[in-house]
Amino acid sequence: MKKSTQASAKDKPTVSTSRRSPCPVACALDTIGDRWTLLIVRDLILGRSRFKDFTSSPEGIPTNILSNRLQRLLETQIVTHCAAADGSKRLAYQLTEKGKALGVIVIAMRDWGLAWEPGAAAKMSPL
Amino acid sequence: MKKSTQASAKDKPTVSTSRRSPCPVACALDTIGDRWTLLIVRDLILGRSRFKDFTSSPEGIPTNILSNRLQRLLETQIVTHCAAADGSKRLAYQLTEKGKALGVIVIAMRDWGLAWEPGAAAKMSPL
DNA sequence: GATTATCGCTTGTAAAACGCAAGTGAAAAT
DNA sequence: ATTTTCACTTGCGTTTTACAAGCGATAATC
Repeated sequence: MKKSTQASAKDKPTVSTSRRSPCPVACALDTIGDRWTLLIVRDLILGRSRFKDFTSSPEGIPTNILSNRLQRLLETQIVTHCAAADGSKRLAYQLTEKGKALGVIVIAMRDWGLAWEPGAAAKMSPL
Repeated sequence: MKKSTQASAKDKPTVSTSRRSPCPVACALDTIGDRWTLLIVRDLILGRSRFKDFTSSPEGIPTNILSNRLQRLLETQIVTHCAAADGSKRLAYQLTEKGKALGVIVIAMRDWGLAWEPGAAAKMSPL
């Protein structure tokens, strides 16, 4: 008993529901404003879909952080689970409509990075 | 002596010069990827220019964080000091070209927030 | 011109988040 | 059947954050 698919009381939310203000920019930053989340979205846009795909990106995200961010992205409905492309039982992730809508932000960041950050390489972003 | 305008050895950099990868998205996130920086940029776009202006924004940024982020923004040449509009001796801040170029990212976040974040209010963003 | 208030920070401290390494159980490959 | 890969979780030390208080310099007020 107590082993249902429902969220139990022990499941502490990984995303705080409180917003700092009603400003849409602040709301967006409350959800995606950290150093890792948009890199996962970038990978998803590039067609990567599995845990190990994200860990093998050049930035080297720690697995506990990745796990936490994927859960947040699920909670905020930016990604959903889906079947793996190779038909295996392992899970994969894909962007929802809400998640795909983040594409313009990622593109804007890519463009700004390319234009203003000296270390940025164009070949890294076939977006 | 030792009291020059140069950076002394004691001035520890508030911005790490190391990039996680050459990806322009990652480079952008290394510079502006946190929960506060783009809110300051938003305020600057809205015409606010002084320390107290930023502290009086509805999100209530802590003053030590604000101080740290302003210094980073100066170091990364996203903002510069300028004379206060009222002619007083107090300093003010303004966006550089590099900083103004962040406008499209802020706009993209506003649009996404408005479209997908329930709590976001349109009136908060006369951008 | 003396006092008071405001401004632009800095410092102290506790709590939270982060980053690294190691471990674990289920699935897949051999 | 054994080994390897995968997708995490756990522990733990370090860093960052948030909240409060303090402080010198400027500006306003009496």
